[in-house]
Amino acid sequence: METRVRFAPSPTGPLHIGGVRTALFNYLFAKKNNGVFILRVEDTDQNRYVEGSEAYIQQALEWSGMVPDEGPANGGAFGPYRQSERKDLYEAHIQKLIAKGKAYYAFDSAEVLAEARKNAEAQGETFRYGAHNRMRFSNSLTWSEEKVKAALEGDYVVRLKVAPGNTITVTDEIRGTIHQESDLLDDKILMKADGMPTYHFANVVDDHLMQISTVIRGEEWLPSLPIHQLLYDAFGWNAPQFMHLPLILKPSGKGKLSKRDGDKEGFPVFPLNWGDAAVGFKESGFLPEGFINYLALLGWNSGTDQEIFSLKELEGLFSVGGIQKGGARFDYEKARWINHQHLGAMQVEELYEFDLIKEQLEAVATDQQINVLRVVKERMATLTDLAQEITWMEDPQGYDEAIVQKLLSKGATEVLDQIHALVIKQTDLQTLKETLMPWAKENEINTGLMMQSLRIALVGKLAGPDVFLICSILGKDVTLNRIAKAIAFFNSKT
RNA sequence: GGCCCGUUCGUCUAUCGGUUAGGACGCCAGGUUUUCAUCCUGGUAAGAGGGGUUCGACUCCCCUACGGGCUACCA
Repeated sequence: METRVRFAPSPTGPLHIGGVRTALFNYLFAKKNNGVFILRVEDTDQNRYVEGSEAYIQQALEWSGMVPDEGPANGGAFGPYRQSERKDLYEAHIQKLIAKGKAYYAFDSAEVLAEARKNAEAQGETFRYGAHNRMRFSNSLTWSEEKVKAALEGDYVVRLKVAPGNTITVTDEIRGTIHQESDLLDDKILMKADGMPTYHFANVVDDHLMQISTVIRGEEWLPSLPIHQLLYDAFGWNAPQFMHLPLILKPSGKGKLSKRDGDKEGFPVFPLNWGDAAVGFKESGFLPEGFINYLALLGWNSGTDQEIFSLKELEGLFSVGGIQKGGARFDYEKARWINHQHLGAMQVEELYEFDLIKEQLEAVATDQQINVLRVVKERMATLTDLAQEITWMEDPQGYDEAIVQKLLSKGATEVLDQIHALVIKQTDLQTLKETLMPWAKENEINTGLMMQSLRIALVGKLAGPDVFLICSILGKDVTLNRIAKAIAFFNSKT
């Protein structure tokens, strides 16, 4: 059988990285098995629908390198791929279930149900609408045919008729066999009063009609798997394979990763920016492959010591056996390290093509931009680190006082005076090192003193790339100017 | 509360009954770079607890604890 998997998000806002990870595992499983990766938009809740989220999802997948084979954007033989456009299909299928006696109409008002729920809770019990009490409610099981017919003109829902006294057995490819007593299950609502299906119903119908072979989704769906199994059984369909992925947890503390964690700790939780409301990995300077590589390692491992993978490599290596059962804590430091590895494997010329890089290089003369980038490339973990690594392009805003005092006591001013004179005579700053090092040796000037004085003069602090590299990029005029300024400052301190 | 799932270094993980319990991030130390970062080398650190099964359990079973999820006319 052909492998067909789907990623089925709801357009309720930007896609959380947990969703991206689910998409990734679906994508990798499809590629590994020469299968088809489908995007299906589950927009059955009109109240939670957020304009623009579908486009966001599509863009996030494309940026990550996971272009759906079928979906709302590019179509396919099993469309439509938006559930809101499949209402006729759900209507036809719910009629089949009703005709088979596997589902029934219910007319209970929200108030009645809320009341029943409250009473149950007061007795320390969970309210269930099921075999033990369904005959006490307003539905097509308790009402006469005429009454039902009349009521169908108004609001109604359709519920699944769960048979009591059974043990339902389901299989998760990652966790094995799971049993569930049907007595503990709800007569789940399948069709809502607004004519839209609920997740459970739409999901099963669509997965069947779209010939999905393997359902890969988050662990939060595991408790409803028995309901889904019952639906497949009710239709007389074979259920697909199921895999439930472990959740991504907060870096520390309790619970699953949320947007708040990112805001608080200063890291992205979404692939792309969502207006001003959410910060994306892309805009935070991550390479798509670095981002994807980290996500792949959250809940999966290759079984080898290798940790740095390209998307293509992952496609070939992915295995269900490598999927973890327990939740994985999000670790931004490791994500940065992985991105750093991918950055390191890139050519400067490639890196230079990124808009994020170009933006940060705007203040630098065009013919120097790539040289500057080359000098600081290995110091960056993310693309946005560039700005803080090239502050030495600007004149120093001040000098590290403690270092200046120390250098002063060793005669830094005199040394800088002489360096200044040497730089004036220097025609090519590329070879400044070949001038200064021998000079220092001949005149018995401590190399450390020379280097540190020069660095402080140029940058203001003891950090940054090689001093001579800085000089050659800065050029003769700027170098001389900064040295002169530093000498003036040093003199003012004595 | 009920139901379901889970539990190896601080974190991500390897181990599929017999290992000095391995790797990576982080952290610490040393080296390279007369700076910082990178890079290289080394170090630090783990089987939740209690019962079984077995010649032998991190590995299989049970209980407890802890963690997570679900418990909507949301997905």
